[in-house]
Amino acid sequence: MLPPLSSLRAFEAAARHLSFTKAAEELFVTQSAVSRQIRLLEEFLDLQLFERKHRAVVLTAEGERYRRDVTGAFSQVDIATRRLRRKQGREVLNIQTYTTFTMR
Amino acid sequence: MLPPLSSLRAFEAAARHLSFTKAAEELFVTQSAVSRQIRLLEEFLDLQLFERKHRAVVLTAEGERYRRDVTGAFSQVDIATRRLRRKQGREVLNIQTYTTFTMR
DNA sequence: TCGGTTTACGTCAAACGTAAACATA
DNA sequence: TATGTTTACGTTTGACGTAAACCGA
Repeated sequence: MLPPLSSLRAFEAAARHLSFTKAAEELFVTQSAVSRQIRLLEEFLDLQLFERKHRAVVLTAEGERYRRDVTGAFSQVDIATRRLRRKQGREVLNIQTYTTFTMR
Repeated sequence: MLPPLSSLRAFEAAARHLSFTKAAEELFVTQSAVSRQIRLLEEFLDLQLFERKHRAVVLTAEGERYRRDVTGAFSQVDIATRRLRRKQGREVLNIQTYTTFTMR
């Protein structure tokens, strides 16, 4: 009984920020995308996770509980992945080429 | 540092079954799809999760560790979702209509 | 009006299925 | 040969961005 996983990710970020806009920035998508992902999750669960206030969203009681569980699960995956991952996120991009080409 | 989530799901199922074919059946996709999802995850992690044997796959040591963590995380989401979900997976589809229409 | 969320619509890429290739008991 | 995995290729569809609408302080 797993929900759409991408919507779960949007929810987790939005619940942390209590803002779709901030969540969108974190996820490098538009706030529109976050809005739809969360609506999708709410439809899947058939309940509201957020109350929409004016210029703000707040978690419902059910949303708050779900957030705790989801954040825990994601954190577990995150830790396991960091521990395992061999390809450390390099900041540097190495480019090899011929000097003749480089000179142009 | 989260991996592609859909590939994580394929991995979890394949690790449980120790078979891409069985995992595919569980996920209602083709075994080809599972194969590619797992390759994607292995590329993301830059390590092998399975050793490919003839007509079988076995988890590497790293794969085994990862499986435990991932299964735990998924299980946590699963439980939280079941607990919360209002729309219980009904087997029955209720259709309302006017009797005049029904009679046709 | 202003700042955040929602929605309509067209686009794109990730994920898919089919089918063929591959590998080994 | 038979069974499970991999790969090539074309297609589908879920997720997206843009932009407009909406909504209440």
